[in-house]
Amino acid sequence: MTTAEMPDETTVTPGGRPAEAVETIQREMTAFARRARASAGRMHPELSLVSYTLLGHLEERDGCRATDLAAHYALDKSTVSRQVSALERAELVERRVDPDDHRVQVLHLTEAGRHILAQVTESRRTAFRERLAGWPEEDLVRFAAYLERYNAWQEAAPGEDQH
Amino acid sequence: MTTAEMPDETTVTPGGRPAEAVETIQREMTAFARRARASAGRMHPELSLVSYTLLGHLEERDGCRATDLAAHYALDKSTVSRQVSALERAELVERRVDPDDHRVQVLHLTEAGRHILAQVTESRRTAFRERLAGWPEEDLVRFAAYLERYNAWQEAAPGEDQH
DNA sequence: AAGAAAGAGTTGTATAAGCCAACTATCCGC
DNA sequence: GCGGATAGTTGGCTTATACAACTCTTTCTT
Repeated sequence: MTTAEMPDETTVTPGGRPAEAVETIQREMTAFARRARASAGRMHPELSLVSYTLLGHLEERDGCRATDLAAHYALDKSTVSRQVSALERAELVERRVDPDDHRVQVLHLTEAGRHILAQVTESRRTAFRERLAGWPEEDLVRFAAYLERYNAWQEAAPGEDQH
Repeated sequence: MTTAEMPDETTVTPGGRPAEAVETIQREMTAFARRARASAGRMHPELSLVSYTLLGHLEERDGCRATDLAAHYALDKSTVSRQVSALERAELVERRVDPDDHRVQVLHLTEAGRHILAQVTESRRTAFRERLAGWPEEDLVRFAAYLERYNAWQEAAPGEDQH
């Protein structure tokens, strides 16, 4: 399964028309998405891709509400509720009832959660670094900026389901 | 929250160190992957992301075996078998027993399959175009090239499960 | 201030997709 | 023609997700 994997044959060479670039971006992002979950599961059986990103978000924000997670990741609140329950059962996160609003539980990483997150991040980082090893620095920086810009789209535009 | 979302606080500005860029790429690709499947399902209830890519592959290759699909997408053959069954039930693909090897069923798109594939491709294309609407042409082309390069990695490197 | 509306979270139920293992049927090598 | 490999199917299980109905708390309206 190491070979090509494109819905259509066009390859955008630098200088291709923008229409082609849009097609390529669509195709490549889709190709990536299709695989990511499967390989992530195989890499880190202890932490699904979703759990990993939820923990990551918690670390980044230093705690947040389940509702925030749901909104941010376009997941149903019930889904988040169950994911969080699992993470709590595994003692990777803890809930603290917000003293100002008793409806709210603020979620925080536990020490164990922080630890596992760091481990998984490290091993993912290794894989990414390997993958990006041959890239010139300038390209890395630009690629990173493009991805951020792409992913930020939804947050600017109102409502409509992204991608 | 269009900006940072990083395990550590660094924001890659053009000129940032490559280590930071690698983190960002990892994070953003992951974020994308997490979302894609869910939103794809909501966009095209009639055709899951997997089904879509299977149909796409069939069109691209002008027919192939279930085993090829499984190998290509790193899916279990049972998963492919059931997906194909569903697609056949929906009359989007048909099976033709290979006259030279009666174990083999060569899968082909039906007219309906071709038609739906075209429709979904078109609507996905529209969404992508919208999303990328404000981008300067040059950036689109470069982004596309980066994605191709990123996804092509596996093809050069031997074996190991990518990403 | 009382009742209505909105918000946060949980639980019940259903579906989809995936894996593994066991199975059938065919083919290939000798 | 027998034994091993290959193609595909099926049964059983798990996980991730959505939607809907529900509880509890807060906020808004009059």
